[in-house]
Order: sequence, then structure tokens, then C-alpha cells
Amino acid sequence: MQKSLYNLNNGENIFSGYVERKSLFKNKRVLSSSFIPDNIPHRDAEISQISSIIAPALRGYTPNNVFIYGTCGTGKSLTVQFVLNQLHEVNKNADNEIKSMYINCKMKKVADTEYRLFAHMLKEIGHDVPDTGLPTDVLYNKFFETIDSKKQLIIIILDEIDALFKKVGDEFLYNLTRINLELKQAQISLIGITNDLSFLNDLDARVKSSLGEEEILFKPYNAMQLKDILMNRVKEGFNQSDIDNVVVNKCAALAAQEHGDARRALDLLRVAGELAERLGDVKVEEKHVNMAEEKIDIDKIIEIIKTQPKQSQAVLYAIINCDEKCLTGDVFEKYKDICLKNNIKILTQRRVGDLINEMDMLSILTSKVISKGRYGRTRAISLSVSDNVSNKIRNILKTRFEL
DNA sequence: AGTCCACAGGAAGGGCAGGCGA
DNA sequence: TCGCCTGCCCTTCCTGTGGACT
Repeated sequence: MQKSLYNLNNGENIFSGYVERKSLFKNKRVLSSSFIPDNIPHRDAEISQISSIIAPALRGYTPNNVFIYGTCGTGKSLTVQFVLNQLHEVNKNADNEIKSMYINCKMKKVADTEYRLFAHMLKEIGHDVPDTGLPTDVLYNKFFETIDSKKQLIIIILDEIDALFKKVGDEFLYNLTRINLELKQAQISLIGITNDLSFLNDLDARVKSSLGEEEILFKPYNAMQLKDILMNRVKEGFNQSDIDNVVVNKCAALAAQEHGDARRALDLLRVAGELAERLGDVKVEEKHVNMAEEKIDIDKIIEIIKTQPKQSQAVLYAIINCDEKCLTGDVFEKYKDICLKNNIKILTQRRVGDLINEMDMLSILTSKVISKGRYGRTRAISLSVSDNVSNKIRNILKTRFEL
């Protein structure tokens, strides 16, 4: 019989079984999607394109702004960070100073408004600013003065740039793309990254021409390319005898179905390994990938829900407790019930509508405007998760609200 | 063809928390 | 400390919408 990982009630230290057992992982860090490897397979063309665009920085010139687009998990951010690391390495001892700033515009409370974007960039260059209270133009001027205090090139990478654009428009991009005209010593160069292929078309023509000086498209990986990527990581990440070849094939195939998402493939591989280890199995097998697939989906959605404000959670609980295809009016009635029973302030239907929209954007639910003829126009709302996940969400929210 | 419904969603403004300068 | 300014969250008010019904 397999010895339990954790010794309970036998007098031994409960962790001794875990420590004694050999780990399936050799270096778990390389299986993380944020890990930057020494080489990025199947992205030679893109690396060479980006390098040739930013290379003039090494001779003291300002590189053109670059706009990079491609679906999720195609290696856009990774490739950019890889190229910039190489750039910094070469430029280590050079006279002209090059700095880079990576900002994820989708991060709530970090860079999801123009104010927060400039506050974040100021913090990056060592200027602490309050989270609120200052006029945005004061922050803009402070940023301007700070970077222009010496000769330097700053490369700003705005990841998920479409998220910020959707929220505040393209004024901030206009300001950033014009900033070089006013700077005396420093220069900035922008790299915009997005999953939204149509994003550039929505921009003002002036912003479009300056941001889209150079455009690079990242095509999705196919199953074979994903397999290559995974094999590279498996070599460094796992003790190879501990992992079935079928596992790599399955992870690659599943991720290829999801528009060639390498991040998904790596997550599947890592979580499958974690599950195998947690179960005390000696090898990562196909069954662990199946379990990983479900776990990743559930974890992701539950993490989002747990971090939502109480009002959004109450609205979601109302939706869960409505019929399968519920309408805005039904949700609002249920929501009011929940608020009354739980002593929560009732927001207006207008605001609840916005909260529903926000959760739609987070892919927690789907809402579609429908017309019911003389019975008015409304939105049909349904959860965009499986029954299993929906039950898990219900159980979590049940502990927070009475109904 | 006109009416009607139940909202959607834009615009404007209020209240609050927080920073700044006098 | 106070008045003023800001961003953010929210409400109020308003117009627009589209298809069933008359």
C-alpha cells in the first residue's frame, strides 16, 4: 500500500512523508507562464522584427513606437520582455541609459485609469504619489519633469492596452505619443500589446498613426509548436522519467483547441504535475491533465469572484438564483431581496446594469440585449460557466449572503 | 403605420475620500 | 485647520431602441 504523504495520528511529524518523497518537479519555476526562458521556440521572426525596431536605441536614437497584436497566449509579452532583457544586457555598460517599464493596463486599481497609469509610471521611476487627490495634469507634468531631468530613453510597454482605451478613451495615448515633441533630454518609445485585433481601427487617426508606426502580428501556435514549447520546459521542469509523453501531447492538443494558447498549455502541464504530486502518484499521467483542465477553469473563475466587491457578488448571487435565462428586471428584484435580507445598501437599477456589464466583460456571465416587442427591451443574462462551476460559486456566495 | 413597453445607456451632477497650499 | 481641487462611485434624468401588438 502506498504510504500517505502526510502522517496523521502516528506520532511522526505530519510533513515527514512529504519531505521524504522525491519531488516530480526538477524546477517548477520554468513551468510558470511568467518565466522567461533562454530561447523562445517558433518566434524567431517576431524576435528579429522587434529587435530591429528597437536596436537604434543602442546608438542613442528613439525607436519607432510598436503595436503588437495577437490572440491570448501567443507569446507577445514574453517575446517583448525577452528582447528587452537582451537589449539591457548589451547596453549594461554603455553611456546612453535605456530604461523599460512594463505595465499591465488590465490590472484593477493599478493602471485602469489615466491617473493610475501615470501614478504607476511615477512609482516605477521612484516617485511616490498618492493614489488619489492630485489633478491628472499635475501627475503628467511630474512624470514629464522627472524623466526629462536627464538624458535617457524610456521604453514603455503597455500590455492589454485595449482595456485602458475602453475605459478612458485614447486621450492618454495621444499625450504619450506627443510627449517626445516637448522633451528636451529624455525620449520615450511605446510598445502597445493587445489581444483585440480590431483595437487599432477604433483609435483616433492621429493616435493610430503614431502608435502604429510599426505593427507586428503574433499568429497562434499550432499543436506541434505547442508540443515543442512544452518539451523544452519539461526537460528543465520535470524529472523526465516521471512524466508520460501522452501528457505533453494532451496538453498541447487541448491548448491548440483554445486558439493555440501556450499559457494554457503550460498551466495544464504545471497543474497536472501539482495534482499528481498532491495525490502521491509517482508519475504524471493523462488523468492528471483531465483533472487539471477542470481545476484551472474553476480556480480562475472563483478567484475573480472572490475579489469582486460585495455589490457585484450580490448581483451575481441574484443571477444564480434566477431561472436559466433571466432578465434585468428579474435580477434586480432578486438583488433587492438579497440586499434587504443582508442589510446591504440597494443600488439603483442603472448601477446594477453597469455591474452586470462589468461581469460580462470578465466572462463570468453573458448578457445580450433582446427586444420583447411591446413588452419592452431588456437583457437576457446567463452564467457563462459549467453547472459544476456554477454550483461551486453558489456555495461560496451562500456563505456570504442569506436568501 | 402608429403605439407601447421595459429597459439600455449617455450625460450631468452629488457625495465622499484624499491631497495640496495658505 | 480650512477651502479648494481631484478621481471615483453612484444616482438622477433623459433619450433612444426594436419588435409585438393594435
